[in-house]
Amino acid sequence: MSKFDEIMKRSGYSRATVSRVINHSPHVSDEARHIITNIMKELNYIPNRNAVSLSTGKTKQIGIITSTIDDLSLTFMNQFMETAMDFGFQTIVYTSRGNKEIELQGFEDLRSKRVDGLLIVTCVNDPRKLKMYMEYGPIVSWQRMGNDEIPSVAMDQAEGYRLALEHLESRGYTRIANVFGRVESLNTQSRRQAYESFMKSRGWPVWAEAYQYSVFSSSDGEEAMRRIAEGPELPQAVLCSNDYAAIGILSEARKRNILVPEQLAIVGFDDIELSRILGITTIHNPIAEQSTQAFHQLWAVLGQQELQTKQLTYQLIERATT
Amino acid sequence: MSKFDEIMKRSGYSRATVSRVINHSPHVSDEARHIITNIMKELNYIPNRNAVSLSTGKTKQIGIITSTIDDLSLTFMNQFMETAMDFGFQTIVYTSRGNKEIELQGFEDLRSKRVDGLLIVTCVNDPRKLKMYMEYGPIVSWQRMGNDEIPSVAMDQAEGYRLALEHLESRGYTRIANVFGRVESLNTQSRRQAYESFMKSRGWPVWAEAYQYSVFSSSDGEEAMRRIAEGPELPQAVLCSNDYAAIGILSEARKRNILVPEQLAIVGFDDIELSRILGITTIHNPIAEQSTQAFHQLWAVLGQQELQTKQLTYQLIERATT
DNA sequence: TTGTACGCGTTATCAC
DNA sequence: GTGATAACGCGTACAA
Repeated sequence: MSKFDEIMKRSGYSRATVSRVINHSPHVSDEARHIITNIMKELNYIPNRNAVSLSTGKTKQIGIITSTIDDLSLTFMNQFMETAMDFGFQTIVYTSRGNKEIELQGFEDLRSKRVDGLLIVTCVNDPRKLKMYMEYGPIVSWQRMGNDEIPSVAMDQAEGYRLALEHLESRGYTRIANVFGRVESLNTQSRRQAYESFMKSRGWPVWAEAYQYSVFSSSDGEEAMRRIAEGPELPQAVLCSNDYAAIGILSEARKRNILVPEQLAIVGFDDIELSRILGITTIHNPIAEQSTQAFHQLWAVLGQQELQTKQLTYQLIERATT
Repeated sequence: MSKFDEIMKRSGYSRATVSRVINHSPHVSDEARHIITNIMKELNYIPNRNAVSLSTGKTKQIGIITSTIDDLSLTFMNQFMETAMDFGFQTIVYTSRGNKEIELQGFEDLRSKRVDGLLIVTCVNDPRKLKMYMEYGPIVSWQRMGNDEIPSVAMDQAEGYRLALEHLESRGYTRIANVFGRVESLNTQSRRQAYESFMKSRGWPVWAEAYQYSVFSSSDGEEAMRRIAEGPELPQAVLCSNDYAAIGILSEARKRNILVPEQLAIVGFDDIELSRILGITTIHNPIAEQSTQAFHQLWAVLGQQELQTKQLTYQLIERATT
């Protein structure tokens, strides 16, 4: 006999009344509540979540899809998990490592009702394929998914990139190299476009030969710096895909005795903790705020309650590398 | 009507046979299997996890308790999650941020059968209080819990510390400062003891006045370096609580134009990716391997199957800071 | 305010 | 190999 039944038996009350006390329904007499509550404590009772979930159809769990957990996505995820917890939700992280099958399991878990909703941080499956899962529960993405099939909380990075460009302009740098992330990502497209239209507007040459792609980590940054140093001409400044890349570039530049920022200015992106420590000029990306908005969007469906959203902006953080 | 019932109806087979096909039981005729499988595909059927969990009493979910997610614990957790996934387990992370109530919720979720087992990365509640939860499912810890009430996969860090000390000895450094983590942690105790007995064995002075505690992050490291620099006498070498602290110390030392390692040698601990990039001498800590062993210990109970464990060792990684 | 009766979707134990 | 039937632990219309 389950503890629930034991409570019924000992208290003499029905299943419904016991359930009401458990769920803090107001429609219970003080006496009943008192008696049942006491027995619950005696028995050290705690509801079985699976039974509750089966009955209600809700698990109060949200899945987080990500291909890999780097510090950046971690910032986003941490904030999300905290917000979710404030609303009574636990989170399950699906780290696909770029494996489509594994990633898909997260989506299947939405179908199988293991989770009530999904947050996509980064994903590798085709959005068109993923779209069909939206009928099983709310899905929101950080990464922009294209075509707005799946809603995204990402900001257009062109805006942030322009801040960096204007800053470099004010410093008098015109020969600017770009180090990007994924070639085909929407963010890269935005940034590249921002760079090119900015340069054209100033009448400066667009340095497309110097574009580098797939630079994510500090190691990637080191390698990128090697290519830059071995190129025909050193740029005056480098715009980096993110702060990690900037760290690698800075580190490798120092090894080669290239003075920063005298010979080479460096601008990161995102404004992680380490870039403060290492004194890297960067663009502050309001990641935590985007994360909160991501949960709010899910909550709009799960809690059937709209929450206000505020407009977010990038910000230039001036430090020692420019 | 549920899809399960729909399958029963359309196929003409009973609930039991349908269940057998779903679970790949061998005791089904090829014909039945064929028919039922086809209908399942037609209906795009997927089992409801809550129903399965309620019936079996297992969720195939494991909780991970941690007070905060830094890069180090992330390494451990990532490896654990991957191993768990290989065994068909999902993980739920409980980030307590040092809040005992929140942390306790993870343990309560073991009671309520939301998770089948628990991994403790770091925890703030009293182990004596936590011990009682072991009756609800297997628990294993990374952090040493004292008294071995809850099993731990941690290694004695004294061994690693000695490697660092011997290395410093070979370099001729005898005036050695120590920067520790939590004052009362078993790791700190081990390290302090390793240092003191090593110094005594060599007949060198134990520099206890220079002990610093609660140094975890790079920021903490920066501050620690400030205190060191402003102290009466600069040490020849610093042993750090971890690589992050080492980064902060290195960074701050450079700002103060203290030559590393000529004026000050630095040894980190753990061997994270960044310490390779930044050229920090450190002690390699086989974290991923410990993580795998942690899951294996849980699996010994959950899968009722013992897995072999191998002895793990620390290793000195010599780089530019010594 | 309380109780009855049923539903949630699946597994498990028996028989046959 | 197959099929009733119970069990898992709880929520919830609906009626009283």
